[in-house]
Amino acid sequence: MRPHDHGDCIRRVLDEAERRASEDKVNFTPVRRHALEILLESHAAMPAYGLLKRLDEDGFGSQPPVAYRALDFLMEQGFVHKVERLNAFVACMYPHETHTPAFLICRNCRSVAETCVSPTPAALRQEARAAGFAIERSVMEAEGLCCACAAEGGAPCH
Amino acid sequence: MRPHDHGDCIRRVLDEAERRASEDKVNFTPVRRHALEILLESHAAMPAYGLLKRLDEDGFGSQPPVAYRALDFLMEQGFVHKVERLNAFVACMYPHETHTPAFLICRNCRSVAETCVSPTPAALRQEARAAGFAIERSVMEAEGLCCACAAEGGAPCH
DNA sequence: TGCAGAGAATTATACTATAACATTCCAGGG
DNA sequence: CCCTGGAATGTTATAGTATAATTCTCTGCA
Repeated sequence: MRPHDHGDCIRRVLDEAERRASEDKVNFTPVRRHALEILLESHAAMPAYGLLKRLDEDGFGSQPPVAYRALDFLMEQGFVHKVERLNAFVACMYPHETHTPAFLICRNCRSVAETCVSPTPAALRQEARAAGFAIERSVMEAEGLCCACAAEGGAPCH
Repeated sequence: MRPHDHGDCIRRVLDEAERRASEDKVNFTPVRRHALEILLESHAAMPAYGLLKRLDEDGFGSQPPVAYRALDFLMEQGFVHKVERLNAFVACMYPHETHTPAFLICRNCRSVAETCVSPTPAALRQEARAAGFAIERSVMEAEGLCCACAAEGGAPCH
């Protein structure tokens, strides 16, 4: 993960989400908003029960559905993606556009860089067409070593 | 999934796995081999506990590690892939080449078509390079409707 | 013989996710 | 004003996925 003004990063995404929610007339309730805020705190993927713990500490309830319902909403709206490889969740860095998310997942520090790939890569689209398969959504997940961890020879980077 | 001679399909992959295993001097034990056979029975993804149930019925033991150890081995060897989206496993249809697997996952019948994409798509490779990220492996997973299920208007296809 | 390493067995537990049903709250129509 | 329907939330229970930790057994080999 490159150094950046993370406060700015949070504000930008949160504002955009706020705007989109009111525009789409969906109900951006406190628990949903707070879940997004928590996920925005870092670019690492957070497991559902990690989010739940945070929500509980902040008084939003301690039962699994609290977290999963918030996550379902945020994913429907495209504000959050699930990183299947980690069974964990990250805030979307490009909430303003529909896209096929592609993740660069550091196996060492679990940081997740979301890169914005075109709707669906041509090669895959073509394979799908040949097979008569109708793609509705797709993801790409790459695992490896992020810049910082590689520099430290694989040691933890935080 | 297109119609095909599935018996032939199984034999081809199993032979190849056998060959590769003896070539690499890895221990293709009965439980490992049988796990692969079970996964080869269909092109649908099978959950770990489904595999475990089958292994148990066939006398290989009933505890989770039985299935997970076999799966770990088979994945290391590249004979099996995990479909992260489904938390389930499929036999690799291209065990003879290293590749970035790409899956077309039917949300209706759970069939999984593995298509063989080049090592790592150019767009992603380039993004990774720009971020200083070293990709070690990657997957692509697309969800949608397979040919058969689309034809039936979304009804089950088996 | 004795030791090392792989594989397997066994037990327990941690983590992830959803089902099912009750309750609350609010907006819109009668 | 009531009541009704939908969305959100609360609550309890359970299903499903995965790994840790320890011990055992077999085999090859010094």
